[in-house]
Amino acid sequence: VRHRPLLKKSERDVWRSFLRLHASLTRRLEEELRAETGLSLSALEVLWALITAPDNRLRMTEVADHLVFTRSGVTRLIDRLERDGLVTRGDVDDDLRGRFTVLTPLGFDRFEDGARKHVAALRRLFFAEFCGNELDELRAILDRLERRVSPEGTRT
Amino acid sequence: VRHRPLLKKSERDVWRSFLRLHASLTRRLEEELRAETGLSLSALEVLWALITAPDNRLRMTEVADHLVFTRSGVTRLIDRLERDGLVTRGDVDDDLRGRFTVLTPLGFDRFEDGARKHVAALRRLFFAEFCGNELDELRAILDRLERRVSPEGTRT
DNA sequence: GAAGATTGATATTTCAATCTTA
DNA sequence: TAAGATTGAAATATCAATCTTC
Repeated sequence: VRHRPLLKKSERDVWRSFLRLHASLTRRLEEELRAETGLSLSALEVLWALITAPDNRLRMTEVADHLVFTRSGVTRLIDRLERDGLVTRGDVDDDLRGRFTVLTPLGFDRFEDGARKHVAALRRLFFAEFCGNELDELRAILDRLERRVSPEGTRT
Repeated sequence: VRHRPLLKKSERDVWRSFLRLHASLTRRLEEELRAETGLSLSALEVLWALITAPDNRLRMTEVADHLVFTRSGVTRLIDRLERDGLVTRGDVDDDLRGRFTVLTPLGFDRFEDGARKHVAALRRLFFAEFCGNELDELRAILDRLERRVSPEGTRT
């Protein structure tokens, strides 16, 4: 049987390019980072969130807001980081329901190392290819699309 | 502790926008498609590959080439589609190692329905936001980046 | 009752064997 | 020995409870 196409070929191509690029890019970056430092991209994202946070500490909810993740995913991600000694958990003073996560010295070192390598790969695979004002063009498009998809505030 | 940034803020922003956009877009599309038809985006991709294939049939390897997936992921994805009656498997005539997958009538109907809804959502969330020659700008950027990340041929 | 966080069950991905045929 | 496909085990993601405190 056949099917009457619903998108123009050129539209389909752009959409598939977008999906493919994201897939191969994150796969490459994840592979390289894992091989060189043992960290996953998600782990690096958490560590980055902690590095930029006051006192290098965040509540679970805040960590979640920095990520692309679901709530429960965060709990388990932090579990792994804690098991590996990169972060520690503690109770929040004025809210007994809350827990926070702090970076350990080891976590800081691993982040510095991982971030350097990750950024190098990112420059090589992503930023190096832009010329002229393409980066700005892309920024404009991404911003507009993002507002469309997540109208309110799906945080950082 | 603090950390000396390795990327300019503007660069970080573009990269994070790209990741966030992909995450929210695929999440929204997947949710809507699942709610309305019970299909996953991956399932729809397989069905699309079969629709466009001669005789609506493909070998496992060929299915894999159409997807963003790993080999073993394909086996299990097809398992689920077969369980739901959307495809069937059979032996390849001239190569006893090979297996092929064919679309069933039910699979065709579910694809038509799913594709219509998926494309509507895609237009609304993605294509609707482009103006002027932005789609072409994006295409140019994506193509160049893709060639950089997957130099040889990581297929369609 | 709602918010913050965790847990158990389940679905999906990924990796390294495995098994059969080329 | 390599190609095609599957399988088992382990890692990770997702969903619906659950438990505690607000």
